[in-house]
Amino acid sequence: MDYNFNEIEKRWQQYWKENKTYKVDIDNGRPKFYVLDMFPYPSGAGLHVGHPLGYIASDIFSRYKRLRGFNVLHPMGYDAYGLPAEQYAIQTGQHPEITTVKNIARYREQLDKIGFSYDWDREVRTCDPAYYKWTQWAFLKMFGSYYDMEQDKALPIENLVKHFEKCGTAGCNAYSGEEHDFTAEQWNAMSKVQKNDVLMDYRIAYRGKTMVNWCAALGTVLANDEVSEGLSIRGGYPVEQKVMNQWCLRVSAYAGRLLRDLDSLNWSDSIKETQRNWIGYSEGAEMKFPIVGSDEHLLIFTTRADTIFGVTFMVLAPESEYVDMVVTAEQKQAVDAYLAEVKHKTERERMIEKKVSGVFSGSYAVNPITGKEIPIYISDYVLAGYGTGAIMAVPAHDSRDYAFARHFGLPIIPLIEGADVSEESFDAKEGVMVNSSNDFLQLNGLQVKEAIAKTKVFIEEKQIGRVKVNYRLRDAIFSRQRYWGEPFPIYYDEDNQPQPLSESDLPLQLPEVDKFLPTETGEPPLGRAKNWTAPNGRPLELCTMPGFAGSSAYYLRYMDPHNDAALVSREANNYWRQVDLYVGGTEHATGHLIYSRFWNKFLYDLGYVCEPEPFSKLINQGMIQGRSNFVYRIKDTNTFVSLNLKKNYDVTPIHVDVNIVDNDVLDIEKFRAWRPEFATAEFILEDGKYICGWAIEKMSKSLFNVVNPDDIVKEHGADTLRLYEMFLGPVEASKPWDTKGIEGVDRFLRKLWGLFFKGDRLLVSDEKASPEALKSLHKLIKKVTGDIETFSYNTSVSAFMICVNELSSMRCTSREVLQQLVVVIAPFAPHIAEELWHALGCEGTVCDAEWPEWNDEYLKEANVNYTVMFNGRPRFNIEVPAGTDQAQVQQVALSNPAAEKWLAGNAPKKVIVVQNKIVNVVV
RNA sequence: GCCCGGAUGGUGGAAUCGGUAGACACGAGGGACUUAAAAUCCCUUGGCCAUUGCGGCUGUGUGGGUUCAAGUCCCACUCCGGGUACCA
Repeated sequence: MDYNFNEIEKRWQQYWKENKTYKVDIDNGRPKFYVLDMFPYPSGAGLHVGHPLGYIASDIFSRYKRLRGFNVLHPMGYDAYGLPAEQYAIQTGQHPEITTVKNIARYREQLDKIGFSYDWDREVRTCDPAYYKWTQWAFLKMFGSYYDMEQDKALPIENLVKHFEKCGTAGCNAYSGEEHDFTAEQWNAMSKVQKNDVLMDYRIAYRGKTMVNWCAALGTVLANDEVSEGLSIRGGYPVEQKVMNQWCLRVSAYAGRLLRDLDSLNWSDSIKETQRNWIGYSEGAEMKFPIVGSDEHLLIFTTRADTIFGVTFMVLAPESEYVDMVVTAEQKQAVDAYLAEVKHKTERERMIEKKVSGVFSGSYAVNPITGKEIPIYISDYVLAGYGTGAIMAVPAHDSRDYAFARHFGLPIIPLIEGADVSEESFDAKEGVMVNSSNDFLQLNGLQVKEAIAKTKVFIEEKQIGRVKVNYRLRDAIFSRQRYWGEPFPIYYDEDNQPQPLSESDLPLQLPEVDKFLPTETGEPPLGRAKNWTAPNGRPLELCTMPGFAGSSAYYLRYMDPHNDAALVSREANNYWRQVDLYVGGTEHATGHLIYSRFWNKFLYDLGYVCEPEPFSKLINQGMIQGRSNFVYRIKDTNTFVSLNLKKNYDVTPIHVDVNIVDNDVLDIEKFRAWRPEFATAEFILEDGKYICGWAIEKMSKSLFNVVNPDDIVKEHGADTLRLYEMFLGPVEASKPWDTKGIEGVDRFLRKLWGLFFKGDRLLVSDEKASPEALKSLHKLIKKVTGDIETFSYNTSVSAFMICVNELSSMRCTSREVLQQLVVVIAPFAPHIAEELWHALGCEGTVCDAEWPEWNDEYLKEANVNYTVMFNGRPRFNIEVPAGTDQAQVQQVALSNPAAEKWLAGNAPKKVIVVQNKIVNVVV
C-alpha cells in the first residue's frame, strides 16, 4: 500500500466532520486555551499560498495544546463587510451579499482542504444580522456612555446628566471634545436641543463636526488608518481634508490606558512600538497668549516651554476657530484667498509640495513672559487636529518655524549657547540656555531640561498656562457613506436630533436598495431604501459603519456565538476570558488592533467582559512573497532568448506564469498556448532548454506568480503543504514561496510512511525499542516540545526529517517508538498521523492522544567527546566518561600524546574546558 | 527626518548562555540500479590552494574594538525591509 495522501486526507477530513472532532464546549474540569486567527475578508481572488501560513501555525499550536490536555477554542469566521464587494456591486449590479456568500463558500472549500481543527459550529459572519445585532448593541452602549477621567473608565451618560442637574460642570471630571462651563441653573434652563448638543461632546460614540479624510472616488470618509500618504489604502485614491458632521468613537479618551496597558501584553516589541508611536504621547504645556486689543487669548501647546523667550510669531491652523477672531478688515481678503487655496489642496498635494505658505492675520499677540507683541500668522503647516491648532513659533529651535521665518523675514533669536542658527535651526533638546532671563523668569545658564521644568512650574504659578499631556491618537471616524456595512441604530427626531433605537429593535437590518450608489441629492446609498424609518416613523441614519466595527469584538462572539440574549454570556466569558494566542499580520497594528483593544476596554468598563485586554499574546506571521519568472523577448521580434544568453541581445523582460515554469525551465508548448501573441514565439535555447530569470516580488495576479494552495494539495497533499509552509522559515519572517523545494517534504512523508508499511505489510512489532531508537525519538520530543512554544516550526520539521531518517536506517519497528512519533507529528501533519495511529490499532483519534514527555535518561551519553583546541584551532579529540570533572578533562587532554606536538615544549598559559565540548589550550 | 527590524553558500534557512559556522531542505555535479525514463539509493557541494594520503588558508554586509574564543557583545558606517511623518 503506497502512501495515497488524496484518499487518506479525504477520508479523515470526512471523519472529523462527521464526528465533530473539533467541537468544543465549556468544560470546567479542564484548563482552557483560546487560539485565534485574524478572520479573513473573503475576497473574490480566493486564497493564495501565503494566506494559510498563519492559520497553519495556529492550527499546529491548537492541536499541540489539545494534546497537552487543554480545552482549546479555535474558531474561524469571515469579516464579510467591506469595500471590494460593494465596488463590484456598483460595477455589475450584483448584490454584495451574493458576491460575499459565494466568496465565503470558496474560502471554506479551500480552508477545508488543508485540514484545520476549527470548530465550525462557532463560525461568525459580520454581515449576519444575528451577529451585527451585537455590533449595533455596542454602539448604543457607547452612545449612552461618557468617560470619567477620575475613575478612568466609561460610565452611563445618565450619571453625567444627574451631575449637571445638581452641580453643572463644577467638579465634573468628564472627558469631552469641547470644554464646557455652566452651572446647574444654566443646565436646567437649556432646551432639549441645547442639552443634546452638550452631551454629544461627552458621549463615547458621538456625532460631531470633525476634520475627516474625504475620499471622493470612493464617495466616503475614511479613518486615519485607512489612509496612507494621502491615498486610500483600498484603491489608492486621493484623500482630502474636509470638515463634516460624522459619527465618531472617542478613542482618544482611552489613549492613556491603551498606551499603559501595552506593557502587560506579550506582543512583539515592534508592534508595541508601532502602537506607541500611533498613540503618540507627548508631555508639554498649554499657554495663553493674550490678543492685542481684545479680551480673548490664543491657547497654544508646546513641548518646549523653555523657548518662550525666542517666540517671534504665532501660527494658527487654517481651520482653527481662532482665525475668525484675529483676522483684521485689511487682511480679510488675503486671508480668505489663502484659506480657499488651502482648502482645495488634498492632503497628498500638501505633502508633496511642502512649500512654505501662509498669510498674516493682521493681529498681534502678547508674549505673556516678555510682554512683547508678536504677529499672528495662518499657515497649513500647523494642524487643526493636534493640540489646540495654534502654536508659538520659535524659529531658532524648530525647523518648521525656521523655514517659515526665513520665508517671511521674521526675526530668529537663538536661545542655546553656541547654537548656530544662520543656516538652520537647532532642534536638539540639549545645551545651556542664553537670552532667556528677565525680571519675571530666569532661565539663563540652565540645561534645556531644567529650563522646561522651571518654566512649567512658573506658568502654573502665574496662571499663564498649565502642564498638559497630548496624544496623537484621534477619535475614530465611524460613518461611511456606503451601503455594505452595519446600519446605525439611530433615528432623527422632530428637532433633527439623533436618538438611539431601543435595544429591543435590534438588529436593525440592512435594507434593500435599487442601486448601490449615492442618491441624486448626494445622500448615501441608504437614502434609496424604501421606508427606511424607525418603528416610530422617524427617518433612520443613512450612513453605515466602517469595516472595523464588525471586527472589533468578534473574538468575544466566538465564545458564545448563538446567544441571542447577549454578546457573550457571563459564563462563557468567565471561562474563555481572552484570546491566549492571536495570529495575524502586522498591517492591523494601527487599525483593528487598536480598535479591538478600545472596544474591549469599553465593554470591560461597563462590566460586560472580564479582561481589560482582548489578546494576551500576539504572533505576526510574515508575508509570503511570490517568486516571479521572466522570459526575455528580443526587441521588436517574437523571439525569446534564454537567461544566460540574453546579454548578447537587446531584450525586454516579460512576466511569465510561474505555473508553466518548472525549476526555472520554461514549458515551451504551454507558453505558446498561454497567450495568443506567443503562439508563434521562437526561442533561442541553452542546452536545449529555455531558462527563465526570476525575482522576488509581492504575490499578485498581475505578476503571474500566484500559487494556489488547492493545486499544491492536489499534487502533494495537505500534510505536505502544511509541513512545507512551516519548513520555509520562521513564521514571523517574510519569505519567498518557491514550489520546487516541496519535494523534500514530499520525500519525508513517504519515508515516514515507509517506517510503517512495506507494501501492504505493517512493519510494526512489539519488540523492545533499542537505546538508539529511544534516543532518536526523545531527542525529537525534546526539540519539538521546545520549538512549539517559540513558534520555531521550521526547525521542528527538520528534526522530524532527521529522526525519521535515523529510525529508518536503524530499521526501527518498535510500537512504543512509532506510536509516540505519530503523536509528535500529529499537530503538523494530522491526516497521515490519524492514518498511522489507526494502523497501529490505537484507540480513538490521534487528536485525543497524550503528548509524550521526553526522558533525559535516554539522551545521556556514556562517554563525552571533547575537541581539544590549541589557540582556538581544533587539533584532536578525546573521549572521557560522562561526568568527569573539568580538572580531569584537562589532565586527559594535556597527557594525550598528540598534545606534545602542539605544546612544542611550552607550558600552557591557560586551559579552558567548556560545556562537554571543547578544551581550549592557550600556548 | 524619526522609530523599529534585518544582512550567513547558487536558493530557503540552522547555529540555547559568546564555544568546531553553514543543521535540515532545495538546486547543482558525479555514481549505482534500469533497454530507457521516472522513482529510489550512494557520494560531492562556502571560497581558494593541495589532493597519492594527511592537510593548509580564508570565510557570517564594511571598518575598528573587547575576549583564550565573536554570526552572536561594544563603537562607527553601508545597504535592505517595515512603521510613521509638518504632532509643535
